[in-house]
Amino acid sequence: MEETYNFSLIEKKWQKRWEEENAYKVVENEDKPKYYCLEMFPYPSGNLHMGHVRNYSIGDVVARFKTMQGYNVLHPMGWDAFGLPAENAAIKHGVAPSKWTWDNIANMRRQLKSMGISYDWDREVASCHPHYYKWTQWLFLQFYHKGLAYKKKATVNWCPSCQTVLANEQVVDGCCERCDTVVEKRALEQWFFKITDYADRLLEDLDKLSGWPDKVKIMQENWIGRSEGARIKFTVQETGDILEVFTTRHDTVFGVTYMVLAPEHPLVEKLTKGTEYEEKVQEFVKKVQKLSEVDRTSTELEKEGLFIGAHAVNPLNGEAVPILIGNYVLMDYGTGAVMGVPAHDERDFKFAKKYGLKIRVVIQPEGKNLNVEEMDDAYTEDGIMVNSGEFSGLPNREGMEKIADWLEKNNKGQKQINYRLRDWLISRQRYWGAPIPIIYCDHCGVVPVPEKDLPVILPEEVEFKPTGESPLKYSPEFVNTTCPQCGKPAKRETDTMDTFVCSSWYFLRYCDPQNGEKPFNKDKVDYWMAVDQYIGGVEHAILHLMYARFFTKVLKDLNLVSVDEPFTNLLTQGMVLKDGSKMSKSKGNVVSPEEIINKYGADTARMFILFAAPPERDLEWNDQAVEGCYRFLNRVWRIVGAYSDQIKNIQGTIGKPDGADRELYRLTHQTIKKVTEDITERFNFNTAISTIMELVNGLYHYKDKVQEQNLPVVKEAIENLILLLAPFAPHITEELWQSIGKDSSVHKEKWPQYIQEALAVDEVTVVIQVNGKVRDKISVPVDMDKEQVEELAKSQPKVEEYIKDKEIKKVVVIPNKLVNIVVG
RNA sequence: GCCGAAGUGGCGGAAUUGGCAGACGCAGUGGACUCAAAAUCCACCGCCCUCAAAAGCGUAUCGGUUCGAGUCCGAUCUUCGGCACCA
Repeated sequence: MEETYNFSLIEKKWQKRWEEENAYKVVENEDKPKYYCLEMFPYPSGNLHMGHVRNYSIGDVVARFKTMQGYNVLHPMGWDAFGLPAENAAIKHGVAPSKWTWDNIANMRRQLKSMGISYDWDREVASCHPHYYKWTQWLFLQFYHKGLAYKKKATVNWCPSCQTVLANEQVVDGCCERCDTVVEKRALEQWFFKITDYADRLLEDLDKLSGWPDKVKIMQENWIGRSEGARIKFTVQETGDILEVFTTRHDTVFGVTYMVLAPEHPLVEKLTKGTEYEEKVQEFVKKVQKLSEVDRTSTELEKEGLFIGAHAVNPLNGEAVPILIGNYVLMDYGTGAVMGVPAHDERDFKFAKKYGLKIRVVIQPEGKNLNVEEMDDAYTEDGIMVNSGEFSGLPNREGMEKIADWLEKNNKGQKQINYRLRDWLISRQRYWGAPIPIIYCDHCGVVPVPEKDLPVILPEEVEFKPTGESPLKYSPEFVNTTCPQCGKPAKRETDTMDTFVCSSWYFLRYCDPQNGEKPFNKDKVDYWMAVDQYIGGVEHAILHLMYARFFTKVLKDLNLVSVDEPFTNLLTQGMVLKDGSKMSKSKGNVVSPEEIINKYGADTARMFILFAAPPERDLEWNDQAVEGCYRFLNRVWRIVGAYSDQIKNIQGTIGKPDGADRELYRLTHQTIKKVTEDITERFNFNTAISTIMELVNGLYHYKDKVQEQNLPVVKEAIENLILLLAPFAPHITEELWQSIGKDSSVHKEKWPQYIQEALAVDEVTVVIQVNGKVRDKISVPVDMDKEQVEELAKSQPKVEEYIKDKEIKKVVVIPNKLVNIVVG
C-alpha cells in the first residue's frame, strides 16, 4: 500500500475498472426487492455545476447504500436535451443545436464519470435523440386521440425575448422564468394538454404522497387552487342576455348590489355599442389593456370601475343592480364577471365605498346586529341570514346549500368547483424541441401523423435567423408534406413541444431505454415503477413534478403503466451557496466542480458536499472545510495503512474484549447503528459522516494509547469503517478494501449489521440536578435501583452543599440518565 | 396580504421521544516532532468574572406550561421560499 493517498491514481483506476466490468448494470430480478433511485436529469449546458454535484452525490449514496442492503437498484442517468440555449448558441456561434448539445453531453458525461457515480450507463437517454422523441410524439398522439391534446386560440403569455409562448407555470412575477423579460399577452392558436381534467385527481392524490415534503404538496395544492362555489345566472335587464358569475359565497346573493365585468368580457361591447356610455367604456378598456400583466395583476393597483349603463337582474330577489366594468376582474378566472356583495367581502366593501354603491347586510353575526352606517369593514364570517327572502333565519352554511338547490331547481345556476389551474400550453415557436406530430390539410383539416410515420424528424439543415424565429417555419422540406389521409399537399405543424413534455416520462423510458417497438415494455415498467426515491431541486416543486404526475395518471388510464403516482418518496435538496448567495456567473462566485475534483478528488468533493449540511438545507461552500474533508480521507488512509499488513492475515475471533478493546468494539457497533439510522430514517448524511469521523478518532486514540492491541477487534473496526464509508467515498474505500486483502469490490459487500450485545455498557453517567441545574455527575452501574441512585445522588458533597438546610420537596429519577432534586 | 420553512459559539452545523446545549468539522490557541518550515500527532477552544477555580449568564425577543424547555404552548421580531385582486 502506498504511503500517501494518491486520489488521482486511485479514482482513475477504479473508474476504469467499474466501466470495464460494467459494475453498475442492472436487469430485472424477481429474487431481490427492487429499488428505483432517481435524480432529476440535467439540461446539458456543457458543464456540471455544484448543484448537480450535490444532487448526484446524494443519489449515489442512496443507490450504493440500498445496493449493499441487498436491493436490486435501478440508478440511471440521461439528458433533458431540448431547449432554448442550444438555439441561442446556434444563432450566436453558428454551431448546429444538435452538435452543440451532443458535445455538451459528451463533456458532462465525462465529468459525471469522474465523480464515480454508480449509474447504469447502458440506460442513458437523451430527450433530443429521435429514438426518444419518437415516443414523446407517440405519447402526444395518444393524448390527442383521448381528447387530452387540443388546439385553441387563446390569450397566451408571450416572451418577446425568447420569441415563444410560455405556460402559466413558466411566468414568474409577470416575467419569463428563463430570461426575466416582461411577458406580453398575445392571442394565438396553440396546442394544450387538458391537465384541468385531472385537477381533482392531482389534488386528491397528494394525500397518497406521504413520502413527499409537505412544502411541495402545499405548493401544488395552492397551484391547483380548488374552490367550491356556484355558478349563478343573472339576466341583463335591458337586453335579456344571460350574465353568469362564479361565487364561493352564494349564501350572500341577496346582498348583491352591483355586478363587475372584466374589461374583456364579451357582453361589454354588446351592451354599450351605440349608447352614450360607449366612448367612455372604450377608453377605460383601452387604459386597462395598456397595462402590463404585472401592473394589471398587482395588488397595489388602485381598483377602478365604470358604470356601463346596463343592469343585471338578481334571479333570487328580482332586483336590478348596476353593471360596471372593473380593472381588477380577470377574464380567465371563473366567468370573467363577479357579483358585488360589499357587506360581506373586503374588496367589494372598499369598492362600494369608493363609488358610493349600495351596501346591504344579509349575514348577521350571532348575538349582534350589524348596521351598515357603522360598518368600517366587511363582515366575512359565518352567521345568520337576513334580508334573504325565504332563506332568512337560516345559518348561512345551511342557507348556502338551500340556495344551491333552489338555483338548480329553477335552472338559474348550479354548484360548481373552480380551479386556478389552467390547461398546459405545450406549443413552442422554437426549433430545438420535439416537433408536434400534426399535419394541416386543406381538405381534411387537422390530421395527426400516423404512428408508422413517427418520428417526425427535426431537419438538421436549417438556417437560424437573428430574429429568433423558429427556422422550421422557413424550411420547405420540413413544412411541405402530403396529407396522410387524402395524399394531397399539406403542411406540417411547425411548433415544437415544451421541454417539460419530454421530462414528464423519462423515468419510464429508463425502465426500457432501448425499446424500438414501444415507448417501454409494460412488464419492465411494472417491475421498476414507482420511483422509490426521487431527488432534485425544489425549484421543480410545481412545474416538472406536477406534469410528471399528470402524465403518469394519463398513462395509467391508457393502461400503459400500473402506478398512478410516479414518485413515492421525494427529497428536495437545497441550493449550493457561496458568500451567502446562489452561485452565478454574474456574481462571480462560481466554484467549478471540475477544479475541485482535480485538486482534491471526487471522494473529497462528495464528502464535503454531504458533510456541510443536511440535504434539504442550503449549503454554504467553504474552501477550507473542503480541505478538512480531504484531511479526513488522508487520516482514514493512514490509519488503515497502519494496520493493513497486520490485519490482512490474522485469524481469531473477538470473544469478550475488555478495557480499551471493549471500548473500540462498542464504538464500532455504535457507529454501524448510527450511520445506518442516519441514512435510512433521515438522509442525514452530515451526521452519518461525523459519526464515521468519530470512529476514526477512536481508532487513533486506541492506536496511540493501547500497548497490547487486540487485532481481531481492530480488524473489525477497520473493515466496518471502510464499509460504512463506501457509499460516500466509493474510490478510496475500494482501494482500502483491496489493501486489507479483499478480492472483490467493497460495493458488492453486504451492509454491516451491529451486534446489540456489543452496545451494552456496565456503567452510565448520571447527571444530578438541584432545581433543574446540573450540580454534579456520577458514574453508576447500568440499571441501578432508583432509590439507590437517589441516595447516592443526595450524598454527593457538591450536591449536599445545595440541599443542606433545605426541605426536599421532590426527587425525579430518570434511570440511567438523571436525578433532579427539588428543594424549597 | 395569505401559506410555508427557518433563527443555536467567530463559521458550517449537532442535540432523533421534553432530560448534561454546542457532537463532528472549519477557523483560532498551545504543545510534541523538525536545524527550520510544511505535513502529522496530542491538548484547549460559548459569554462574563478571574492568575485560577467556583458562581453567574446563554439556543432571535417577551411571556407561559413543567421537577426540568433549543425542543411544547401563546405573542412579537427578522430572514428565506411559494402564492397573490382567484370572486
